[in-house]
Amino acid sequence: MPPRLKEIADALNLSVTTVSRALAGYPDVSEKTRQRVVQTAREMGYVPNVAAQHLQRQKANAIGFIIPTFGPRFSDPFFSELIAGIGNEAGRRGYDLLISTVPPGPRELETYRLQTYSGRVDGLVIVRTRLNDPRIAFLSENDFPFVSFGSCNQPMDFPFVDVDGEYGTRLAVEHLIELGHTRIAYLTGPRDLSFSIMRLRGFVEAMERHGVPVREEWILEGGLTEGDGHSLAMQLLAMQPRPTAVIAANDLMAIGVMGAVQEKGLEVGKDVSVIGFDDISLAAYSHPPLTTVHQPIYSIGTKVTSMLIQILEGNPPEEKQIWIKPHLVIRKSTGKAPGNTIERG
Amino acid sequence: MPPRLKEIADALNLSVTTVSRALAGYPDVSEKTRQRVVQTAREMGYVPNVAAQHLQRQKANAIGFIIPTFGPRFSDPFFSELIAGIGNEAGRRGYDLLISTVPPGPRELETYRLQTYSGRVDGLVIVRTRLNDPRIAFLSENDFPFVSFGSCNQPMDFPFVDVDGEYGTRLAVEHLIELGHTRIAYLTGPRDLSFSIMRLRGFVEAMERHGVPVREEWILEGGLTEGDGHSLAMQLLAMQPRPTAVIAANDLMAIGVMGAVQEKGLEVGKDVSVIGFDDISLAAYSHPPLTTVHQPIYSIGTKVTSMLIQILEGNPPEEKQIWIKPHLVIRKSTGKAPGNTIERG
DNA sequence: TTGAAAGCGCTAACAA
DNA sequence: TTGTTAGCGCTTTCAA
Repeated sequence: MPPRLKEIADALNLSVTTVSRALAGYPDVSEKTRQRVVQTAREMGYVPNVAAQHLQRQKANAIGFIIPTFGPRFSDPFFSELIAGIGNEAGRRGYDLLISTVPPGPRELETYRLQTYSGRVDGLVIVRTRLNDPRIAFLSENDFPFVSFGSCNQPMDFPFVDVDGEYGTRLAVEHLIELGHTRIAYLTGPRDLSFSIMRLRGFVEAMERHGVPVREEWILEGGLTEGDGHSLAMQLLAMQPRPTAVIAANDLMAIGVMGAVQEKGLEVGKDVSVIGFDDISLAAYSHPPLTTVHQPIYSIGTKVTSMLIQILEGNPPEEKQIWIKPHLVIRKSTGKAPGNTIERG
Repeated sequence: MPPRLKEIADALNLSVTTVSRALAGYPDVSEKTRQRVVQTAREMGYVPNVAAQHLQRQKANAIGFIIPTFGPRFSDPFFSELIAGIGNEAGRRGYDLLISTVPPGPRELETYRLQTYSGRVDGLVIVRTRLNDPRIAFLSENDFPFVSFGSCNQPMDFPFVDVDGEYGTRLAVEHLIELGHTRIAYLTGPRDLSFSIMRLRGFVEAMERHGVPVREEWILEGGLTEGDGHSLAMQLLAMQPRPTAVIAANDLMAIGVMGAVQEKGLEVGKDVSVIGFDDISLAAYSHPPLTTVHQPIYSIGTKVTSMLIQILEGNPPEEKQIWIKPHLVIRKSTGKAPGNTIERG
């Protein structure tokens, strides 16, 4: 057991008050006393009891991040990178990071209510915002500090960092059009997620702007996993005619698409071009390496966190709503549209 | 602001004590009072202040997980799945999960010291154990509850869950030998990590047992990332003669290896067979799908967590050291050894 | 420059 | 069955 303030005080024949102030660096402690206290505290291995500080200061010195887990197999490199960003920035600034997991649904708000009302955390980072996000409504109404990765449709003026998915997807479409593709399919994520809709809108608008017809039957929805990408691509490839290019809402789905294309005996980047979104580190090492829209996941994590902490410490950032322009990373999964359009299998 | 016990007590003309006991379900409260209290608490939206509970009970009701981050690009599906397992189990049992990040190195123990002495968490989950792990020594000496994913060389009798990596790697070797391979390379992870050494030992022993020569120059060490797998494979492929099969210490490296093989114009599963370890969900969707040693990451996360919580609650599990037998999942990245051994570039 | 005392919100021993 | 009281370890008035 580490020593408490009282023990340091006793050892030095001082009061707890003085020790506390000396350690906090208050100026109303004599330099000599301060040094003795600091010295002894170090020697005795003093570490403050956070629960007591927390209760007294009415501040947890912690932020929370609630992961929207879906299935038990939650194997998403996107999240590990985001957590690393959030965790490192929080740690750097002396905050703890509390992780909870709750699937979107009826029990979700209860989790948010507990997290906020219990005083466990001073602020929250939220992700995967939805078009009408009850979490944002709840937190805003209760004036609970939060920053989100992802904007939302509601007119509320909350702080967020978001990536311009419309623009990113447009880059993807235009890249394909330049390569001569006109039969382009799109695999969207769940339609209640803001970023899904934004990317999908970017797809439709870019197609229309370039006069390329959008076929409804080539827009399929899935759950952002490799498995979904794979099975949706199987559906696409069975169609007559079939698309010569597929844009997926994220890299994981795109990887699933590539697998399906190859299973069908087709060549990615030649028979079918594939583009993802995220640029997880695996994208560079898939086969073929995946052309994808890059978003800086790690630094979004640090950015969101530092914005939140700034708010918590009373100096809110000047820019409260930050839009990041993604860029396209062209690798080998995209290539010229096949001239010959004879359908196979 | 949610109400405090005092406000509920005032509203009902009861003492704080009675309200507290009623809510805690103590039997020495009349049924009628209990109901009134519970009812009013719900109506007023009462949520206990965890800092006060924490201070009073001397228990944080939280467990900590310290992620060994290496670089900023910490994009590892293994960890997101493990965190999901830990987080879900902790949440299910009413514990918070606190995540910290610290790279292995000089500052590491200080982080552990702060986490333990500050009372933030009641116990820790640790991973990536090392042969002589200072963290385990520190926690054991201080009698701080922890469970690790990974055993270690030290004779200490601490609780852990581990996967028999020696056995797993043997399965990989034997699979390759059955396919006729004799020129097998091995890419190991950092040699201070227990699991790296265990898997490497499994490789060497299995090779020797089957009378297949182990070449030192074909055992290369890397940092468990795709990038390392890729560059090490490039070195291997430049050798004369070169191996016909590569076993990597984890899936991420194996994926990097496959990329390198393909860049060289060789075919994975034909010219060069590749085996990984972990069976992250991507392994099934890589191209070709990766033959790998499966370990149940998610359920290891839940297992480790439930063991820890059992210890915290005073009923330690009977089995304190759990070994899991992994199994080989054969996909398409392995195939018969090429009959023809003419070397290329 | 230092110390005494109160209180953050809760639980628990003890008394009534 | 309920209430009084003390105290978890810290910070912060206020007084000396």
